[in-house]
Amino acid sequence: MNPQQRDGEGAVMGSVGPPASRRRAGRPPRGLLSRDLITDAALGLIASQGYEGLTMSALAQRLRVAPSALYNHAESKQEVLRWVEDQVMAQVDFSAFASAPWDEAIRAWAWSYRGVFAAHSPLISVIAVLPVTGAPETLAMYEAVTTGFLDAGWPEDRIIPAIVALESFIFGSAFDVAAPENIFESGSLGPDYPRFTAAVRRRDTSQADSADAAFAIGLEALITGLRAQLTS
Amino acid sequence: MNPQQRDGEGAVMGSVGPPASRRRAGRPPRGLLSRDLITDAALGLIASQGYEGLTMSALAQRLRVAPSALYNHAESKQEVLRWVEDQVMAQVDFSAFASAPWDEAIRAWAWSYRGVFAAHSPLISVIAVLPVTGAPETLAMYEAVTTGFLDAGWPEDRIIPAIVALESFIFGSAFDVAAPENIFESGSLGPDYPRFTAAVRRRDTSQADSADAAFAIGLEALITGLRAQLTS
DNA sequence: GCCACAAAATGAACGTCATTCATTTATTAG
DNA sequence: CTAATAAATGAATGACGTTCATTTTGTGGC
Repeated sequence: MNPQQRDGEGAVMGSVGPPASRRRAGRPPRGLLSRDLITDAALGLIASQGYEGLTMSALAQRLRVAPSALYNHAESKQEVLRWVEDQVMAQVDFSAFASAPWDEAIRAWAWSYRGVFAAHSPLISVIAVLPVTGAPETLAMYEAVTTGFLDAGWPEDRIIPAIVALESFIFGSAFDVAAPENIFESGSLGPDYPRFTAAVRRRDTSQADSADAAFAIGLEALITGLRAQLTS
Repeated sequence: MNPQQRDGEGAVMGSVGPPASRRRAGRPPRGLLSRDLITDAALGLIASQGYEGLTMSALAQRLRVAPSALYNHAESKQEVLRWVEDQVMAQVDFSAFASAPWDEAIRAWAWSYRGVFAAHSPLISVIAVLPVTGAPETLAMYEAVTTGFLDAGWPEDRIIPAIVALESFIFGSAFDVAAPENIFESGSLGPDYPRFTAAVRRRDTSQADSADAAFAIGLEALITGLRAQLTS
């Protein structure tokens, strides 16, 4: 799978191009690794191979380095994942809160948020439980969202629970994106559950993707339901 | 940790109590394993050690069997997990749909559902994407929920998206239960995000658990929002 | 009742993965 | 200049899921 980097022993001196000689042990003249380089390589690996492909060995190989070298910069794979998380969070677009009205901003933010984490669902279970301390991109997002709520006249004590509720729905929906379209096909057991089976068959097919349909419905319900709670 | 089962070689015949002799190779007179026994042992292991403790070795040890013996009954650890999943699903209480009005039934079901999966959050990412085919407990739940929607006058084509939206919210909220209370503490970065920090400090503390508060708010919003969509 | 075959156990591997450690080399601080 | 530190290699480790050869026992067909 990686036929490059054949052992250079016995090669004639002065060969053209990258000699691909094995680096000998010891500190190299210029550092080969850094937090940013590792994070970028991890994101590249995830993009091309998915999260199963993100191993310390693969990461090292992509950086042309021995796996153990990574541990001079990261304490563990967990730490690399935390770096990735903040970068992923930075991809969420919350710009609408600066200009659009509350409901439109929520809509734009939520769709973007769900889209980003649908492509990074293995992060959800970690990020949902991870303190925001030291995650500036994440904090920037929360600050913008909070500002949007305040501008819309929300009382301070109700904002965080509302954001948490929205996020919970977004995270749960992000999983759904990866689910197969036939996830509700009951198969041979169908006749035992006739009403459910019928409902699945008659499911609204006006949207191309059924996960999108459910997200749209739930998000609109949350928006109107949350707004209704304001005036009470 | 397990000082029992000392090698019985050379022990005097007729020793009292469980001799704890090592089982020799070969098919035993009566089968030691079955799908149900394995599933129960897995659930017990999860209850006492959590999901990190659920390894094939630990499972085998609990069943007093060699790890490889498990593979005569399960194709993989994944399959064991699927058995566990259906059992966990069976713990969700959906009885309210048989009697209570729609909104009350949704409330009771959703709180139960969230509680069950808060204790089994590692299953969420799997179950959210798993086809229901061959999971009778899961199908029974969906049938009851669908019936509740039908009885409340919902049109068939809107039921599945509504259920998916509710489930997404429930799954996302289940993660939240395990989150530390101080997850939003911004630490030294706080002054850079003043509005968010203030909102976190003023967050409603009338509920004992802040995850419960967010779940209550989101669930009520979804219920009223979904009902509002019905009359349109 | 015998016999071939399937089923179910053991125990010894294997491959992958994260991680640790001794060693080597280069940079940097005093 | 020299001691300390940083950053690389490569070998080793231990956990884990899984496979396989082997052994023993139950079972169905004659």
